[in-house]
Amino acid sequence: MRQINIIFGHQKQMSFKNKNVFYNFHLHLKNFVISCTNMDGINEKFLKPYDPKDVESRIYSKWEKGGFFKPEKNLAEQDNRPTFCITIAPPNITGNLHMGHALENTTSDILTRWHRMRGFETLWLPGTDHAGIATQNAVEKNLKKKGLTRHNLGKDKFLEEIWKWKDEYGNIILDQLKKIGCSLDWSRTRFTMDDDYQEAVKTAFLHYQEKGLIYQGERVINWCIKDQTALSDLEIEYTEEETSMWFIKYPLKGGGFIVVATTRPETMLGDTAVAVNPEDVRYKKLIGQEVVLPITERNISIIADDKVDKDFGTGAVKVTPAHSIIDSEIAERHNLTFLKIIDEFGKIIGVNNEFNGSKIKEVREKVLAKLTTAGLLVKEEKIAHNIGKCYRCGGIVEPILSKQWFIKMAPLAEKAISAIETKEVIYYPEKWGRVALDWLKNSRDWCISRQIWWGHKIPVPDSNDVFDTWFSSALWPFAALGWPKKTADFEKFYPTQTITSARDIIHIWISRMIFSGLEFTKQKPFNKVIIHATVLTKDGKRMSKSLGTGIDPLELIEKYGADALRFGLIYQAMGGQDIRFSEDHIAMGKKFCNKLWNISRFVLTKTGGKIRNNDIENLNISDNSQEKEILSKLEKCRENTEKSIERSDFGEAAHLLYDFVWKDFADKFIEYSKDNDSPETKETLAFCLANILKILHPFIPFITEEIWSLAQDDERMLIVEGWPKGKIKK
RNA sequence: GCGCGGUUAGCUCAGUUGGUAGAGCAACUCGUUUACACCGAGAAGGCCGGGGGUUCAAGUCCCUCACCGCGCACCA
Repeated sequence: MRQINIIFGHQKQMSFKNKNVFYNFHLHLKNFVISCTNMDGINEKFLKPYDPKDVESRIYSKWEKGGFFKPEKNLAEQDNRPTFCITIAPPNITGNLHMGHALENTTSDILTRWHRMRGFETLWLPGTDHAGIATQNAVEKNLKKKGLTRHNLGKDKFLEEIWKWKDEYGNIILDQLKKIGCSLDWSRTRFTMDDDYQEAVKTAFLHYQEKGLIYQGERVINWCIKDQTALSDLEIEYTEEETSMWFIKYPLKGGGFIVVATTRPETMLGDTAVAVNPEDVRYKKLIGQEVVLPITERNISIIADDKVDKDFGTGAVKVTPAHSIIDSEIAERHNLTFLKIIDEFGKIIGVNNEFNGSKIKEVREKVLAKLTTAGLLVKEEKIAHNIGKCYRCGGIVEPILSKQWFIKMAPLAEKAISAIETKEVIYYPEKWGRVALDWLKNSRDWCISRQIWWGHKIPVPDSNDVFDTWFSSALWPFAALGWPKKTADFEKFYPTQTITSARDIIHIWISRMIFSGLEFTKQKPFNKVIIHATVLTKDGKRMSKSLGTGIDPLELIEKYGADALRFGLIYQAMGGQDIRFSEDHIAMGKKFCNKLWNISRFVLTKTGGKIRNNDIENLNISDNSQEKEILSKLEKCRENTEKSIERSDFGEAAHLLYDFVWKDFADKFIEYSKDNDSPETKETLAFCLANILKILHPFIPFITEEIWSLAQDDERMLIVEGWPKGKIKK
């Protein structure tokens, strides 16, 4: 039997197999020297460079078939093990994997694998979010290509279309997570619109209602003109644009004027007061007087409210209670009339025939023209101004008076505040806890009703509304485990240990999970919140598919392998600092994998193809030796890696591992071993390699598992090997 | 307006409690018989954003300014 491998290019290497003995020839082209290494006993795969493509899918399906992602099969021989549970941040069913997901889920996978190896009964639960507005918009866009709208179809048919979409595209992102090596228990996959999840949402609402925390009211809310739905405060994104500020004279009834400044002159049609700061000496004597509102000629009064900033504009504010959240609060304090003059389509209503039915912009022009004619327009100034836009469609958001459902936030926020302040829930990095507190301490009541079709129906008669998608997401850690039923999983795994998330959903999701958990289960939903770095482009800009600045993690996997992507990403994510993503680091990850591959090949040629998997106590190593030193460094590396993971400093752990494996082990000890062929040295090489594979496994699971399988007779997979716990006698 | 980051080698970033500035990538010089050229050995590269202060000693602590980025609020 004979096999010849000739590898051209950099390798300049040729191998052949004869009588089950492998020889590895190095052909040096310059001087035609031929060398030979005895590769006796070593698996023939080591004759080739490491090829992730050949390995990754094969290894992943071996893990999956072995059932190792299921907590029941992690380490079957032990009973009463501590549990470790993470519920994934469920990606939207509209999405595709981006670099943020890759980093986030690599982080969770490192934690999951680490705990699994340390003997915890470990569950990382996967799932997806129905993502109300986002999904509805995506499906509508799809229909538009066929010339259809959701209104053509009608509600039932449209919802059918969305379910079809979900079946077709909803799991794409989960499949992509498999390519990264995520060890999620797929048998427990949840969706936020599952039947029993819908029950959980209903239960939550009824609970709030019984407690008197729910109310329906006509209040000023953020309304997306395009999506035709209410939004919560957190669903608005502001962009700075240049606009004008107009200074307008309002005639005083007793003669003279008060000048107000506004960026939205058309809303004066709905003014029901002018407000000034009570301490403002310029206006003190005017408080209580009446002005004749230009154009509509209504009499409105001048009131005092300390929310008015003396130094902004003229210090006198026109109050439009129905179309400004701040004005509505002033109006409530002063019992002012709410005059709704803008409807859900962004058109003027209820004023007079001249303006009714016209768009806001047109009315603005008309109002300004009238004011100019009347000599009431003092001046126009250019200012930078923040315009509120819908976070899903980017459309203009108008504050309008609308009948919606709300949850009282104060009593709920209080619970979350106390959990964060007492460190029952800990944030990594710590600063995000303070950010969460700031919001919780200042949040307004939560508008939970949405006028879209896709979502959980609000369980009251006559309501066509659905819940804010985040209302259901807020229940995720416990509803995904079966709550409100007392399922075995809920009993066993709740409260969970960790949640990993991006910083932009700290308030909209994380804070709401904390108070929901405390409210419904009387327990915090997780101990730790890990806020991972934001992955930016090399220029420090946001990665965005639409801007063309996104980098597809799957392309990087194709090019460098999943382990390289994982290691390179984690290596860059130091202390949660933003990452200016550089592909160089992924290339570094690949080189590191290659180095590990070659280290393994070397060690295995020295040890007859197998490595030891025993406790360090069994090694008989003399004092003050090179062996003693590398073993001590290995021990230190393991300890420090553990500390770094505990602190959620995964980047630091990656640096430690890199330095130990490459500099200490390869450059020093392996070089030393070439001149020292003692049994002691060989034993140490094998021992170090076995432990290196274990410690690296949570970070680069595929290659370590592959090497393990080639170097052990034991069929047992590395994924369920015990984490090394050997101690060196000093 | 309030708050939070960042500013260290050409690039991307480390730098623990103050004690002679580090890595990867790039560039430079050597090196191919014996794991790996996806490698090894070596050298080079820095007023640690500016200014002030504390200290025997400051990249590190304090003050201040500048620039970049982000969050919250305002957005009348």
